[in-house]
Amino acid sequence: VPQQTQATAATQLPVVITPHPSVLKSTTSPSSSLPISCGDVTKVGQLVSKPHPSASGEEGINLEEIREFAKNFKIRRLSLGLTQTQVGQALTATEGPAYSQSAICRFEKLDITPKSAQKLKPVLEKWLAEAEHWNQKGQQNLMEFVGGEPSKKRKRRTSFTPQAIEVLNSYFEKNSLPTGQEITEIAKELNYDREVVRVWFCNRRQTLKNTSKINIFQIQ
Amino acid sequence: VPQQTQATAATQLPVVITPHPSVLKSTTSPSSSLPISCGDVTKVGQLVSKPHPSASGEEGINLEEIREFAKNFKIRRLSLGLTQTQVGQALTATEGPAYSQSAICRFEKLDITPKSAQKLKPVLEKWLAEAEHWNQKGQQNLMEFVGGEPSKKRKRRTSFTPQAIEVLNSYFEKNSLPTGQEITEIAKELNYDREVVRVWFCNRRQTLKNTSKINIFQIQ
DNA sequence: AGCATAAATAATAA
DNA sequence: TTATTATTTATGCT
Repeated sequence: VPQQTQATAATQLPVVITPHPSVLKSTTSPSSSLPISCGDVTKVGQLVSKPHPSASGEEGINLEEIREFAKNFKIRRLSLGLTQTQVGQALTATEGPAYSQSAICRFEKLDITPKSAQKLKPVLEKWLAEAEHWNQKGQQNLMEFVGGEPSKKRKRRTSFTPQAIEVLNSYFEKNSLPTGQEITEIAKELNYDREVVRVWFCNRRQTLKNTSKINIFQIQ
Repeated sequence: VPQQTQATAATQLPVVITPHPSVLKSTTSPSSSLPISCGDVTKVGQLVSKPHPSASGEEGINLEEIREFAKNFKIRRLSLGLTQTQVGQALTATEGPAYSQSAICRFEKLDITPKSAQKLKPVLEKWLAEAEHWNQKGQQNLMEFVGGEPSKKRKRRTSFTPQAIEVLNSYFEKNSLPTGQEITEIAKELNYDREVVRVWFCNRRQTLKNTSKINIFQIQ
C-alpha cells in the first residue's frame, strides 16, 4: 500500500519517508478514510504522508519541518557515533526533561504525536548542536559531555561462563603470553579444552592490541 | 543450519541527506610509538596511529587515505540506510569478489591488513558511489540495486503467554543452549514459531549473563 | 511515559 | 569466513 508510486515529481528533495508499519496495521478494517480527525493520537509519520501536506494546519505545527529534522537528527547522531541510549541518558542527566531511549527511537521514527514532537524537537536540536560543538574540540570532550566513561572498553563476546572469564583475565593480567604448560594448567583448572584456552589468549591479545590502538586514535 | 537473521534492515530509514559536515572532519593522527612488530599481519588501525604517517611507505599504500575512507564509508552507508550485511550480500551478488558482513565490519573498524584494505577500498568506493547514484533516482531503485525486498517489514514483536514463559524457563533451567532439534520440539509443543523460540533462548542467555555479572559485581 | 524484552544489527571466537 | 555473542533499536504493554 504505502509503496509510493514515486511519481518522481520530486523537485530536489528525493527524501521519501517510509511510512511507519503502524500505518499498515489497519488493513483489516474497511479502510475508507483514515481517522485523522483523531487528532491527539495520530502520529507524525502518518500525518506527513497525507495527501494534503499543504494543509500543514494541525494547530500551526510544521510537520514537514519536524520530519526533516528527525531525519537529520538520526544522521547527525550517527555521525557523532552516538546511540539512542546515550542520547536519552545524556538528556536525562542534564537539566530539562528526561527522555528514555524509547523516546528517542520514537522521535526518529516519527512514531509520536505532533504535539509531543513539537515539544521534543527544540530540546534535541539544542542538545545535538552542543554535542557537535564539543565533538569539534575532540572526541574526548564529546564523551565527557555525553557522560559516558571516556575509555569504556567494549565487552567481548565469549562462550565462557562469567566465572571462567574472571579467572582467565586474572591470569592474563599476570601473563598475557602463557607457555604451553601454563595453558594446559589453566585449561585443566577451568575444565575447558586446552585449545579453547589457547585461542582465548590469542584473541585476547589481539583485542587488547586493537583496543589500545583505537583509544589512542580517539584521544587525538 | 544457517539461521541467519541478519539480512533484514528495512526498518531503517533510508535517508537521502548529505552526510553532516561533521562527518568530514579530518582527524590528524596522534603520535605514539607503538611496538608494531609482526609485519604482515599488522592492521591498518594500528599503522595509522604510528608516529610517522607521512612515511606512508608500507609499499606505497596510503594508510591515512584508507582510514579516512573507512570512516566516511560508514557514515555514507548509514545515510543510505544500509546494513553491513546488505553491503556484503550486494557485493557478493555482483561480479567481483565476494565479501561477508564480517569483512565489511572489519574494514570499517580497520581491523584488516593494509594489503587487504588496499584491495577492498576501490571495490567499496565504486559500489557505494553507484548505490548513491541509484538512491538519487529514488529509494526504490536503491533497494533494487542492493537486491533486497523494498518493503521488508520488521517482524511483529511476539507476546508470550505466562504459561509459555513458564515452560520456556523450565526448559532453560535444564539446558540454556538447546540444540536445533530441541528448539524445534519446544516450538512445536508451545505452538510458536521456531525462530521465535530460538531468539527467546538467545535473549534469555543474554539476560542471565547480564544478571550474573551484576551479582558478581555486587558481591565483591 | 517508559520499562522490559523481542527483534535486528554489529562484532568476534572459532 | 561462519556461526554465535554483544549491542542497539523497536515495540507491546498499562
